[in-house]
Amino acid sequence: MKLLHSFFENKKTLDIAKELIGKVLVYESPKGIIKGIINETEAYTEDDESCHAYNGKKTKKNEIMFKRYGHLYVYFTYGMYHCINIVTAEENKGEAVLIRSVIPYDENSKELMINNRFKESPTPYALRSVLCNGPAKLTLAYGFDKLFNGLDLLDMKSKIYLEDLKIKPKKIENTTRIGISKAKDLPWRFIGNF
DNA sequence: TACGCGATCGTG
DNA sequence: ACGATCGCGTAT
Repeated sequence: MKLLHSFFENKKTLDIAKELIGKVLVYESPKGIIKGIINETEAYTEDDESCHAYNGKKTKKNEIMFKRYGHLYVYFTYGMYHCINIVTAEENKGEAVLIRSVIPYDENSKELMINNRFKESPTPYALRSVLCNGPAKLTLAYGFDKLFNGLDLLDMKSKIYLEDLKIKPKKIENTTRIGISKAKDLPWRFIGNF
């Protein structure tokens, strides 16, 4: 079943980050349905120095973070890549969960992800590399870009949504977050073993 | 208007 | 371990 408002309501961002492990991110793309099991997330909260919305600072880049939970926040980074977050707090709070990795749910999803990532002839390295085990890789695999920024996954007619298919990780580890320079010590990264 | 940097990735 | 690559935010 689809995740609805009740999944987010009255929950802490940290708990949402943990509970998203094992949930399925679904995109009904023009070429077919892409599903991936979320297996790595990171939490970013309003009082966290490494959060784009730290100190409640709202800019054109991060304004979507201040929307109500369930919105998709897509940001551009390193001059080349996009990454996706799911907004987790009430309006004007500025918290989100970065989706860092998914596992293709089925062969059809895998096929579509390969097409999205390797339009040109793939190099040997690309073929060896895993399809969607990184925040920018999975965003490419789904075909998301800045045009998807601000979509509401809780809108009934949204083509992107979260689903609970009762997939439970064997274990969830938590570690410090990756690629940040501030608040490095917070163990706010969650990794599911399936 | 100028400049430094980044919630990354692929190659060597 | 390093270079690619460019929009954004902060400083001038």
